[in-house]
Amino acid sequence: MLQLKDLPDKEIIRRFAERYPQANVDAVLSFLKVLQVGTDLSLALNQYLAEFDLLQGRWWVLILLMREEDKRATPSTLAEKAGVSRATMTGLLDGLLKERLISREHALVDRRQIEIKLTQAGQDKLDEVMPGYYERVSKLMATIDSDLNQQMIEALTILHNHRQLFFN
Amino acid sequence: MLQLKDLPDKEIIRRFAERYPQANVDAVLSFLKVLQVGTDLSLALNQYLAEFDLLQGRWWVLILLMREEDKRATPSTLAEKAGVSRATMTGLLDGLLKERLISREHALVDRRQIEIKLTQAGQDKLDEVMPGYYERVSKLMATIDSDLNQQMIEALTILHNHRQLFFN
DNA sequence: TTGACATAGTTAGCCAGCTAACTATAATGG
DNA sequence: CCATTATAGTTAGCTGGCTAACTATGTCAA
Repeated sequence: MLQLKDLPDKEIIRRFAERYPQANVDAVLSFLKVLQVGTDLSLALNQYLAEFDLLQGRWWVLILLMREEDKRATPSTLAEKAGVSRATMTGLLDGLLKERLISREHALVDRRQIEIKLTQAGQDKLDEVMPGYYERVSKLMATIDSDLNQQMIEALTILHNHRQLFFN
Repeated sequence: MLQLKDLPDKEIIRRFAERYPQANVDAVLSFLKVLQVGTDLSLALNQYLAEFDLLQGRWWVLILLMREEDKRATPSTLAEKAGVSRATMTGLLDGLLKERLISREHALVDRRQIEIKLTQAGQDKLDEVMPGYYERVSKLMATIDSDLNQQMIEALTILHNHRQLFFN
């Protein structure tokens, strides 16, 4: 994902709109802004997680496991919830296993399945990472007042729900 | 970047907040929403560009070149504006050169520099891609009313400007 | 003028995504 | 009951990011 350090200003978009009359200046600006800020925050998050030898993928797996009552899940459901392929999940779990943050066991009911479980070391890792993560998120989001925040969420939710408009 | 198909609901975050009192439910929800929608739109854009054998990186280089009066730039400035390393830019330019969408010439003034120029084929490619891109962006953004759009941009701009709050 | 430092671009090698192809196991319907 | 189809997980090989190390050229100050 690009960082888009140099977003076009209205003037540049207007120049493009002369050649491409389909261009709507405000629409393009907001679209690019969403992409830009998404990348910003994603990079910032990765940078924080890297201090703990984690990246978004492996960190999110730990969180998904911690959400479960019994701290267990199968690779397939984890892949589905994280939005990555099962192949990628295999790789993420390999990494987590190497650091003993999770364990792998054959499931009893269905012998095709593997049960992934958050280990104590995995829980300890989260206990290290999460407080600083929540602090940073709180500090960052406190720069927007509560009403504006609600409106932003509303707008983003609408975009999320209509994202398939891009695929026609 | 993760797709975060399964965002936590307020109940889950509240459970986490019992263990991690730093957690602010609304802050976490907005933060993740920005990440999620950024990824959504990025994936959707890539999917559209892939129809034209482009991806965000190479597409953005073509746009940056088209913005220039003389359709020229050096790899360094392109890397800076696109927010990628110079090494990555070398790779992107290699790809574009192979399809003859740009040309490379040694600069006259400074013999370390290379001048990259948008070719006619490159301009033709943009003329193919951009109308559909602008149409899709317009259609998508039209789902948010204008006031809400302004508020979203305002909020995102504040977040962008404070992103370094994540690095302490 | 020349030694030290800075800058432009490339190369090599790493990493985390992906798809496609594979094995093993389970479910199902004729 | 067994042939077909579906599902779980892994492997191999591709891609586009990255950093670090390198070459070539330029700049500047003693």
